[in-house]
Amino acid sequence: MLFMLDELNNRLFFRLYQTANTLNKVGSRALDSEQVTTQQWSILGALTRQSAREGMTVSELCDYLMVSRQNMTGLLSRLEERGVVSRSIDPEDQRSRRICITDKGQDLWNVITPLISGFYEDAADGLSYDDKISIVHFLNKLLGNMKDMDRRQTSEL
Amino acid sequence: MLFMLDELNNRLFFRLYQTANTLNKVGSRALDSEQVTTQQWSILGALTRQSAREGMTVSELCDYLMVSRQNMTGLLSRLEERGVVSRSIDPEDQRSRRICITDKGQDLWNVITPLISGFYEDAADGLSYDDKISIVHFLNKLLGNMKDMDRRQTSEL
DNA sequence: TAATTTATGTCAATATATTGATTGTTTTTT
DNA sequence: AAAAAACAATCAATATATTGACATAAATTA
Repeated sequence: MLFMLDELNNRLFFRLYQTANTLNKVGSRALDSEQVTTQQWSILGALTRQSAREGMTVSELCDYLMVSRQNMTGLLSRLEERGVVSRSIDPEDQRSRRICITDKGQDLWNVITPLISGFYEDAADGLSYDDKISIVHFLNKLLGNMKDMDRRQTSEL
Repeated sequence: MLFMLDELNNRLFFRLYQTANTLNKVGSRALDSEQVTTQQWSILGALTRQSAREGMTVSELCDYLMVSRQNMTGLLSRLEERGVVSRSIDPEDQRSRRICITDKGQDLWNVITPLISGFYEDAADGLSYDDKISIVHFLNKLLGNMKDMDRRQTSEL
């Protein structure tokens, strides 16, 4: 099947848009029993990494997950209220907050980990190892381009 | 570089999550001068297709763009208030609304089309024709899997 | 050292997105 | 035809996401 160049671009980004919508919906439903959304899952996943044992600042979380500081504030407030993460002032820089996962948060993570694995297996069904490597490669390229555009847009102000 | 299977899945869906976040942010900013978000752009794009010359129902738009009816209602209310789409009762089925793009909406579409093309070119920079075909193929596969999961989840009720 | 700039995080306003509940309309059953 | 079921769209509540405005703390400049 042949496309005009612009039509192919349109198809690509439209599919990306649809896939993103669906990932959010179906992913959140996979964790519905534990009342955890894909966003919350991404934060817990970031905080349970070995390298985050000492916690992460709000800004570090934003850079890692690529969401705005203002959005992160709200996400963290809900997680803190639920008792799965803690916020404390960084002794080395009073502006910063150190975000850590709590014991309760670690318990929650242990519960949702198999659910997440099951979701991955179903959603990636039929894709080979090499396919997945290719997808990651292409997404890295698209993401890199858009991050460059982001930097150009924000520095223009 | 070698990954454990689950780690590769994790990387894949995490990249998809990041790419989706960034697409929304950078894409909306590309149309900032016209105050159009990626969601509004997707609706205008759907309504300007030849096959939508007679308009589309809310449900048809939802199926096409893969968002919920409730979300679509809000999106359309904002677009209608702005005068770029019109809502009218379908004479053949009084339950349905026929959503059409207005002349003002068509004018807006003509203004943003070159901005969208520019965004596509920058965001897909460095990807060959074959690369893009591959990406679309892989996204179709992921999307198909997740739509199957969606159907299973909703029919379980 | 004082003034300015930069950095970090939060609050407010608005747009997007979900599920659940509700109002009409059409279709199907009985 | 009357009752029941299914369908289309909207309203309400909540979570996510953005930008803009703000308060405070740290770093830089003068």
